[in-house]
Amino acid sequence: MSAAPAIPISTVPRRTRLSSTDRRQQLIAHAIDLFSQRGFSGTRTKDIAAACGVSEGILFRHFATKEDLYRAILESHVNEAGSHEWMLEMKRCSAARDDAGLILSLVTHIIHSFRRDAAFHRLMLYAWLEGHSLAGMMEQQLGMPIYAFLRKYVVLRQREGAFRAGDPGTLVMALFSPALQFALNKYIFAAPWVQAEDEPAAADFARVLLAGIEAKKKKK
Amino acid sequence: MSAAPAIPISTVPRRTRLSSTDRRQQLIAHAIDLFSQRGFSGTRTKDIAAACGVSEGILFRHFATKEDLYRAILESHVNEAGSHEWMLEMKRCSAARDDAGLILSLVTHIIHSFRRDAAFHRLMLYAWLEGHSLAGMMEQQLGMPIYAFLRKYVVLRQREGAFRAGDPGTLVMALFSPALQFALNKYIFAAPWVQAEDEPAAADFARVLLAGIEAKKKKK
DNA sequence: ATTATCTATAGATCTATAGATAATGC
DNA sequence: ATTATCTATAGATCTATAGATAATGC
Repeated sequence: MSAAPAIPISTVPRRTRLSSTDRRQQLIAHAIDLFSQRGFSGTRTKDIAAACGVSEGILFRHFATKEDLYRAILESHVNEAGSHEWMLEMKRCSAARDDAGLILSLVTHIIHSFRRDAAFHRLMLYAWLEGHSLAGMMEQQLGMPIYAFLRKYVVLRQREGAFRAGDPGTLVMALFSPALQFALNKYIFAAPWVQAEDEPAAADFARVLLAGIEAKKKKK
Repeated sequence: MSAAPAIPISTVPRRTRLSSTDRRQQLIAHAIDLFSQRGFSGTRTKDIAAACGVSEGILFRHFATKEDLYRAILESHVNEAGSHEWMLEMKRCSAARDDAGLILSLVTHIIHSFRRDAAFHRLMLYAWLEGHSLAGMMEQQLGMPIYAFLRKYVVLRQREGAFRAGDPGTLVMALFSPALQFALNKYIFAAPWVQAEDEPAAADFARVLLAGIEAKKKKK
């Protein structure tokens, strides 16, 4: 530890004593930041504590183990998905057979989700790679309902003759992957060659995908 | 080179005394396996040595540091990209204005690349996330030429009136992302909901993307 | 009185090195 | 004679805990 001055300098920030819940939230917030950057095994509890300006002891008072802290992060995001109204919007489009609206909604929300909370998505990517069980659970609870809904819609529209033939699951993947890839490259990997703004890119994707998935028509 | 290591990756610890180059290759092979599963900071030099059935001292005799071993892996893959003939194939399609062939080639080779060498792609994903400088270099040397080529072709075909309007970079992303997403989910994350076989999926993607990117025509 | 916090440290890794030993090639 | 290998260990973390201290609320 760096030399501690015998006489505390007045500008030295005093250790504010937060309430238990406030400190806990602060620890989680900084843990998300660090875990998302370096993964679970690449992040040190010391660094998380330091980011909050407290000793490691404090961290372990709130979370018995490092693993517990990690779990707390994932669990804190399982419920507040915020995908509810998005789902409603897509269901409205579905009922109205508004293919263009549905696809644009899908594409737009994927990109927006990454823009809004890049750190969490980055953390989830790590959790996936590292094989954390809660990553699968998260996928199950958030991703699967949307996937299932889209798949059902594709099957329906195929029966109605509006969408081209092909494996529904594969077509759904074609629908969401450009936006996902765009968001990953732009917000997670910060790829320098991704220059496009979100809205124009979303519009481009939606146009291509709509034209691509529509059954061929002779009219017009 | 990625395929069929000359030295068997068997977990049986054999005390055979290998030549320096053989042992080095074996260490790299097992390091790929372990780094790809757990990332750089999640992998222990002890485990890599154990996988080869030797002591840690041996590992550090071949590679001065753990970081050096990691670099050796990435460097060993930079040159033997194997993307050369793929590039030639796409250029042939390009010259013949064979849009369907070009897109199918793109989609097929992406999926094939992941199927053939999932471990390395997994390792690269980790390297990207962990911010390893060589990941960017690899991207520069392998990904960028293909991206640049496709972008140029899209611009050309837009001028010729064959492809729809839109940001070329965005359209290129639309072209390669479904296959990439498919391969990632199937071969890296082993997502249970990805059921489709490679060839049918590639064909579905190619059809959708071709129809999606073609300029609208009134004829036919 | 309660409890958030710090300091100090135990115990367990983990990377890396030094020196001894044994297998190989000439 | 050369060199691949092992054993043993240094030195540096890293997670987690124990006990002392200080700020808060009643």
